[in-house]
Amino acid sequence: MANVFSIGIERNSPAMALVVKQLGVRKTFPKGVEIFRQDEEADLVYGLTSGAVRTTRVLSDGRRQIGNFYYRGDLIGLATGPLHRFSAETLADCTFLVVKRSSILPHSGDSELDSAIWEAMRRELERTQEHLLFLGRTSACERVAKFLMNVALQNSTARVTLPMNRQDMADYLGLTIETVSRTVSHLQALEIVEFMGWRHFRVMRWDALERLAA
Amino acid sequence: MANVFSIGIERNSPAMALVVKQLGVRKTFPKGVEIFRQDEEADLVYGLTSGAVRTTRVLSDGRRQIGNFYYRGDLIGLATGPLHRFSAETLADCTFLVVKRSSILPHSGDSELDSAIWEAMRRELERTQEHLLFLGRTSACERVAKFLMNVALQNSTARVTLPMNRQDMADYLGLTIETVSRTVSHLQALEIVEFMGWRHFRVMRWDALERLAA
DNA sequence: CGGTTAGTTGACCGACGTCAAATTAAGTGG
DNA sequence: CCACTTAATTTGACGTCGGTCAACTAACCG
Repeated sequence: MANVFSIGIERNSPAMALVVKQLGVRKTFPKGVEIFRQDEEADLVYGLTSGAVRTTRVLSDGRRQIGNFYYRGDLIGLATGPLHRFSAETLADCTFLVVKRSSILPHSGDSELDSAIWEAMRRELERTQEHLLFLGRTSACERVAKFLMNVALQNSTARVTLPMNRQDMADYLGLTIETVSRTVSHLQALEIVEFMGWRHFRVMRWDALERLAA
Repeated sequence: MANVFSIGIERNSPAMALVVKQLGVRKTFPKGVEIFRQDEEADLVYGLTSGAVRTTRVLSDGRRQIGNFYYRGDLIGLATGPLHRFSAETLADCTFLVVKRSSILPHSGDSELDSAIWEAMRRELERTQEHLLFLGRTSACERVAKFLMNVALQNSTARVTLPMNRQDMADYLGLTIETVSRTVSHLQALEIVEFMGWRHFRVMRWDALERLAA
């Protein structure tokens, strides 16, 4: 029974479903490995069925920006030109359904697929724009609050697991690890969230968190 | 003789060319008007044939982020869902070729058009990612230097015209108008650029500008 | 040529970054 | 299951870049 559909693929469901239909090849990666590298040729699209992935871009002097985090149901490596502009690494053990980019790029002859791919691309852009807004115009507190909110919304359980470490959070939010840490502590002092260990927390007051995330 | 092709449409040329082919309707807007508004329905795509446009997003408390600037040859309002997520305003008198979104969205039946639209979408995403990197991980000086470089690269002449004011630059770069101003003055003191009036400048030392833009 | 608007400059401040030390949680072998 | 080890995170002290507020000045417009 436990096919890929039964476990609630949400965010990019239609595209993922169709990738499966296109006979994606199942592939697994352990935690902490590179799936593809910045400036490498982009031949494959990865439909993530379990685990979590980050995409990163590194400046010449070592400053790092995380482009996005991906979870079950997301397509990775779709929205790119002939070369990848980000690297992608697993944050945990992952399983993918892998297909050739060429087989799903526009005018595949399958109009349903075309629309699904277009939609996936659109959402990728939308997420990037939302992220942009946050980096440009919000305080550390707003960023962290919003981030925790988003992660919590991913999980349906009250106890939330962060798949990434503080450095990843920092590089995603355009902050330092210390600022992230301090801000999390602050939110905890306000009894808005409660951390159990480093990677687990619980939202105590949603309304307050939402207000801060504004 | 002066058809739309003769004036060097660069950035999104293929898509623009095809929009023309699709019998876009010519339309003009004066300087400083809204083309479409955030949360409005997105029915039309605007191919910009002359002038300049900015897209903006405003937070509830008035903070503003500029998503992008668009110039001759760019498509505006393409990469969006059913509703616009940004407003678009003219920075100068503009002329557009306007087509229905529905007539160019994927699986139009014209494979050349499909690829061109896909490509335009991809580039929009790419530009957004580049912008993101800058907001997340660079200093005011790097941002301003890069910005001036990019604008200068648009124009092929030595004397460069900024189509936007300082506030627009600031809201694009995630800075305040004062910081932009100070940074520009600084670059001028270093004899890297020279301003003649507020909206015209000349790059004096490209190598130095490039190094700062890192 | 004066008025108006946009931009610049200065003084000061606060949020976030930096560097270093302390702490905690996750492993690991006994 | 517990002490020990190690790496990740937190906390503290302090510095700096960019923001804020206000006064000043330069470009553009009739």
